[in-house]
Amino acid sequence: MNKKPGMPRKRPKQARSAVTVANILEAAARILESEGSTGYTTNAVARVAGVSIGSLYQYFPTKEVITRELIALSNNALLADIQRIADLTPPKERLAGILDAAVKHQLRRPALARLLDQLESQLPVPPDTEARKILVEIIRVSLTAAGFDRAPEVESLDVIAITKGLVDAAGERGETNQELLSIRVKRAVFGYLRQPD
Amino acid sequence: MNKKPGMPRKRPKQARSAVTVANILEAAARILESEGSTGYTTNAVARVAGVSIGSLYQYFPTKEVITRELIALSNNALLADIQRIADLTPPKERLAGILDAAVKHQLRRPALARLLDQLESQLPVPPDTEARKILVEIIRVSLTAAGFDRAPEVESLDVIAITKGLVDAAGERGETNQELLSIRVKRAVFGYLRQPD
Amino acid sequence: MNKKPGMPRKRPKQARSAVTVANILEAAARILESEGSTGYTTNAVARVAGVSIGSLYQYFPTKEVITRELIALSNNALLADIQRIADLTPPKERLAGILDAAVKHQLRRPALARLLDQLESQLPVPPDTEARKILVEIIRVSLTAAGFDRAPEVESLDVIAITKGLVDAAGERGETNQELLSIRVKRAVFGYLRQPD
Amino acid sequence: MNKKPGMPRKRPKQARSAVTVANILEAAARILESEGSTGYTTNAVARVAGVSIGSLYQYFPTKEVITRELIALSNNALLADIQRIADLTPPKERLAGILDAAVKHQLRRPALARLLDQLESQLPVPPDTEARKILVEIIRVSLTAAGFDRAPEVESLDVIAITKGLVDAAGERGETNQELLSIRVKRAVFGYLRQPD
DNA sequence: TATGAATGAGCCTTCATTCAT
DNA sequence: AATGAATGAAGGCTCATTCAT
Repeated sequence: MNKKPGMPRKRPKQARSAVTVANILEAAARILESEGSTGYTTNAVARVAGVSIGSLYQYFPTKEVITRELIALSNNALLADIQRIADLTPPKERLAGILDAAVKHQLRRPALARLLDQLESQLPVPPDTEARKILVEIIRVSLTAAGFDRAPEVESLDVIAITKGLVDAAGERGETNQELLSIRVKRAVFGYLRQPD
Repeated sequence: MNKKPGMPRKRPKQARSAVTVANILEAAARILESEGSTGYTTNAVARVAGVSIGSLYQYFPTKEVITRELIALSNNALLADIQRIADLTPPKERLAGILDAAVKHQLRRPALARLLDQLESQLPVPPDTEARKILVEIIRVSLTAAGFDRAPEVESLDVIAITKGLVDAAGERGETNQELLSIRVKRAVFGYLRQPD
Repeated sequence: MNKKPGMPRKRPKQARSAVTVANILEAAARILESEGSTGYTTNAVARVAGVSIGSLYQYFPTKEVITRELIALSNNALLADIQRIADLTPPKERLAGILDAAVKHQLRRPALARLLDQLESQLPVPPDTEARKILVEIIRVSLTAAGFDRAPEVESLDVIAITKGLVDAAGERGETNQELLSIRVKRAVFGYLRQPD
Repeated sequence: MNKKPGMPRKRPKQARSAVTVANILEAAARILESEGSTGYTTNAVARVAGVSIGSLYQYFPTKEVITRELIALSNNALLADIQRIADLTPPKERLAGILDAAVKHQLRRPALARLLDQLESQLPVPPDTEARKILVEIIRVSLTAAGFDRAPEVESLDVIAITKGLVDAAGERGETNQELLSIRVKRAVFGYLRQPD
């Protein structure tokens, strides 16, 4: 009936429901971190969440919806951080602040972040691109504000790509020092931006 | 007995079988490109390869082995290209040549390349890292040869990460112009390398 | 995780499931009787049990576990009978009573009994020998109690072997008269025990 | 076409063929001994026999035929031994001689003997009972010749059953001392025969 | 005639999802 | 609303047998 990709089946209206939803999502996240996509089973999620499989399906009509929520949660958290920084930092330091935030974000749960990226790319219908568009836009504006106005459209995408590349690779080899990684990410991004053609 | 991850079950002794093996691998690649991991089924691979499922299993004892073979093939092709360039190009232009080769490689079958990366990260036992080590080593040497001797170990990894980040992102959004992408990758990499701390 | 040979996956908590488990085991038994090992398929068992294949696997993680359970059930039933008789019968008649029980047991479902023996000998890991040990011990004690103390260890094994030999052969040729068979088994066993070297 | 149970596809007419047939049968026997029914595969048999699978099927139209040949071979060997003994031994010692021969036979390749019994019982169509009938007849005659004329028909079957029971059990627990086993078998058989009702 | 590549029915098992209680 | 038993499509893989070379 309403089996198309979509929002969670019901919006939690009571405190208990909100908790249940949160439990389910956190359980999914933990499973992904500990077992990878292999162990990511609706039954496993329900079990770890301390909920019956029936209840799980009362809140999420589809496994895919759980995945989408997880992705959205992660994206929104990052976006909020970045948004806040963009609002509070003077133009010239803004990009650096954003990069710091991105590194910090990805390093919180590196395995999870990588897996969510994978799952996202496997979704039949690419998810709500809204968050992504906003992110790109914030970067673009920050670039311009900092005087990098050579080709902000492309460069904002590249900045994201470079950052993701470095951060993912770091996560994969278990690097966890935020400081050092942050420095190198900034070097790569600003190097790219300042480099003449 | 011989069920450990490893090489194909049977080394083709007749022309016919060599063709079959090639067909199977190509079929697997095509399915990954067209359907993604979802459609990547041994039965589907066999069907697309124009082979019976039994034949497939005569050459590959496990689906995982097909995946590994696909990964190895891709890695080796890239490595061969890079190796050749490293041997033929003067030190100062070497890194640029390698980057060009990498971009070219990834752009040949962008979707496939990305999926293989994913599948590789999902393998129970990480595959033969030999190829990767050689790649890193070649980059490291090229860095030193070009005078980038600040921290070759880390920087060689970062060069790879930056390149992969940019190239994957390009592939994801369907960018196919090798020229333009190559330029930006080089800008990113050399920018990173030249940027003072 | 819990994939080692062992007990059923889930202890039935509701009446419904207890019935389902029983149905599955009885279905397995019936199939073995009517089709032999050839038709003994998890799908067939599920079908005959009037259960979906998924349900079957909710209670038995492996086909092997079904087999083990079947064997254990049969062994335990026999053992219980024998135990009871051993407890209630005066020493001199004890062995005869046990032999009667054994004949009766094997003749209830002769084909099944024979197939379970076969399946048992094919199990990768020989099953819980506990039941067998108890059986041997009971026989041994009964022998001694009846004054057969020549070599109780060996003779108890031989008593079992003789009985099984006769009973299996009878089952194979369709002999079903418990009385007659019982008499001959006792003749064989007591003849063996009384015969001088 | 002629896919019904039957004789080997072609009677070996040349020395080479006879050797091949023998190789195949011996390979089958060895596999059964070393791997049990699990490893008993036509391809495995061919490999161990040093013959291509195609050749195997040239001599045996069906796996079942291989099994039948194996069973027949074993039966005939035993029968020949027994026949010879029956012909050479005076009536009163005849039965004892036969039992010795039976024990000896079963102890030559105990695992194989047991597996062949199993396979025989699994055959869709019970095999050529000729050998069995002759065996029973020989025993029956020996019984009568030795003065055991209470009920030779039934007793001959029971003698066989008792012997098989003891010998199989011995084989299963690894007993290999022919002497000792032979003594116990004779004790059981003669005990049974001499025991009054 | 020998070879071995090819075939495909069928087996065991998983897991997203439904539904009776 | 919660529970968890039940469902069944689908996937990986085996092995007896066939057939082109």
